[in-house]
Amino acid sequence: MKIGELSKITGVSIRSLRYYEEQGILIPMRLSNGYRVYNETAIDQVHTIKFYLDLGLSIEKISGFLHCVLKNKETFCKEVLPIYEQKLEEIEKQLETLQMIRLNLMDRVAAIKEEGLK
Amino acid sequence: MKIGELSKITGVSIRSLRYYEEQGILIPMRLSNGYRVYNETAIDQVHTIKFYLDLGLSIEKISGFLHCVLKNKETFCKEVLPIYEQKLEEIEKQLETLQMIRLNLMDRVAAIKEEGLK
DNA sequence: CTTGACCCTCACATTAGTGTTACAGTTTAG
DNA sequence: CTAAACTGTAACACTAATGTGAGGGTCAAG
Repeated sequence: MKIGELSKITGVSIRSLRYYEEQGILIPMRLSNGYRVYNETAIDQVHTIKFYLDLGLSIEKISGFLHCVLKNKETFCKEVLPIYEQKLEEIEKQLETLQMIRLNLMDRVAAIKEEGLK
Repeated sequence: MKIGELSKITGVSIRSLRYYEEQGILIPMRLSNGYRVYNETAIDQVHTIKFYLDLGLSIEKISGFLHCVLKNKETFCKEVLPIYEQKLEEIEKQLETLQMIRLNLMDRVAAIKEEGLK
């Protein structure tokens, strides 16, 4: 199939599909006119990429294990665990920061509202 | 004082102080040679700016109420409350997203580790 | 007078994926 | 044959604050 069809099926924009190729994680064949041709497995592949992107992983990280998880169960790919753990750590730091900011903001909102009552 | 001194006192880089000027939230006088001169109150002002930046507010937002909070108690400035509330909402959305991702990641880490035990 | 420590402006780089636009070739349906 | 719909590449835009570097004045001490 050509890029437009793959885009419609997967919901991923043509621009992004081209970008995935540029980043080396989704390489299509080419027709003699230069058009990209994707086979059926590309659909799954795009869904897989999307799934990992939604987990907050960068394309660079994804490219490190995509090849493996496309052929095996994820649990088989030893590259995945450290990346998950690193991402988890990062996210937990972000959560901490955001929660602190949240408390600060709530304090100040409360202070303002209280002051308004006087 | 000149920019280097203000930078040392406040811990904010010279680059950032110049940026604050560009954004209109910290305007110094100029010497005849073009050098920026800041008065003593600039120190407090920079600390205030830093405080709001650390709350996750953008310079644009800050510029909307900085003038007021520098002259009055924060609780007096009616522009502040809606900005805080909006930011709070935004942060709570981010927290939700991150927490979902975190749970997903933890699930997958657990699955991989479990599989490894077999 | 020179050296070094300041200061100036201007402007590109950073993150990261996607949107958008310009310009151009190809295919397909009418 | 032509217009519409597709495809191609290339390149800039975006967010936002800060880092960095080039190229060049200014000033104080020795």
